[in-house]
Amino acid sequence: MPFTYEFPHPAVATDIAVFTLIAGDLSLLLIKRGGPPFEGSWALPGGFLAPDEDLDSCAHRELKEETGVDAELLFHFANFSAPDRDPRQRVVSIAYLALLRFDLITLKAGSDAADARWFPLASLPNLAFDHREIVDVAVRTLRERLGDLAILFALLPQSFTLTAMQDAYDAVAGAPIDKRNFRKVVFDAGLVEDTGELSRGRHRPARLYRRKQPS
Amino acid sequence: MPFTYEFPHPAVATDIAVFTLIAGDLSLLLIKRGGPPFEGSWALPGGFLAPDEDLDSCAHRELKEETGVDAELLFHFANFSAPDRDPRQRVVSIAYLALLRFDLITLKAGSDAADARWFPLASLPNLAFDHREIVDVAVRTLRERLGDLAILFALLPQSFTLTAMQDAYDAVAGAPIDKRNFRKVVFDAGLVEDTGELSRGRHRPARLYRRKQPS
DNA sequence: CCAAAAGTGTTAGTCCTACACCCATGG
DNA sequence: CCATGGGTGTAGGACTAACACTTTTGG
Repeated sequence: MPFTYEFPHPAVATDIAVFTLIAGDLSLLLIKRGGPPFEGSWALPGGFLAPDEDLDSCAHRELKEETGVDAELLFHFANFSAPDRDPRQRVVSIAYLALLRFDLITLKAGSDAADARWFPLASLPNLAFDHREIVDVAVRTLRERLGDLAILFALLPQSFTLTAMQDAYDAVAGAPIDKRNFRKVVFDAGLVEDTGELSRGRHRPARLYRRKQPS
Repeated sequence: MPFTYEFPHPAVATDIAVFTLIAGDLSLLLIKRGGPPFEGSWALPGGFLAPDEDLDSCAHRELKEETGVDAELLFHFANFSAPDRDPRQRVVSIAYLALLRFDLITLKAGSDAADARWFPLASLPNLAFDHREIVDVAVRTLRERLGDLAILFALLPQSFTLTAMQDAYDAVAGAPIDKRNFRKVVFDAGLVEDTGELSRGRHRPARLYRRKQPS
């Protein structure tokens, strides 16, 4: 069923940089393209805007189709619109950034995706289209927003140790922060509350905290 | 000449919130719509993305068509994409924010614009489409970015007094800042250099400064 | 000489950053 | 008992915000 317009319209798609934390490494979700162009290359998940949804809904829908979860944190951060960025047709890409817990997810290769995998940020493969540039901007944006420590909760389970929270911070920031300073900021900002539980591990047990809802 | 696609494509347009400073008031450029829908209403300038340009170029081009100048400061700040935001057809709006000196400009009513005017931010008329929301977000974004005082240069002539610069700050912030603190920040940041000239006015002459290019 | 705008420093409080040692547990 | 990670406080420097008077000019 064709759709006809008086002047040329670009296709509009959302592309999503989905980050998670795996074994201490900030990692990115990529799908392997199952068809041309760039067949066999890795690319960001995403897809075209449907007629009855806005861009935020499109990003949520595409992410859910790919991962089965509603992202806790998903926001727009940039547009990519070079006329020749897609060799098939004009596509304007609305880029989103998501953070989520990878352990909640069962990756589903979508219709046009041959495979889906997490890659540590430090060892990404070559990417299709201009997706490498999108990722670079996404990482920069993510680090800028790290001033708000609350974004870390998207990477953490319901209850967590402060060391786990700091490990998340270090992984996102790409550099370690001082332990006492980190704890002071978290407590002074009233971000967490003590669950009363303790973790059990090989060493001294740690207090478990949960996110404190801002009242 | 019709353009046909296999699935529906939205139209993509840039809308631009152009701010300037007039008699100490932060003011916004609006055009009066010359055709339906919202005929006779005021709206943001902007227009559709052309096939051979990216979104930044589109915003620059539309702004130049409307004002005759290249904006010193023009950047994307949000997208607006509710499916029914334009009653005629699906239009995704890529919103840009510009600052410029109104005295450099001769407003040109474009093809579909019946009129073009500056409105003080405090007394805007009702706006077409969702443009009121776009303006609200634009103002919020502008104030957030005011941490970088360099954006004020877009509102100032080549050489200016520090009082003029502070008046620009106060107008954008919507609240006055302490004079001594403002001057200290400007000097400590090395933003300006003394021209050696003095202003002449009704009262004590003031030193004239110019923007110091970051080296 | 008067009205109006230009110009100028200090202080208290807060925030940021660097820094080192003892504790509790499992093995 | 030892290896490992958990947990705690302080001090110096930087930055922020509040605050008032003198100077210069035109009229």
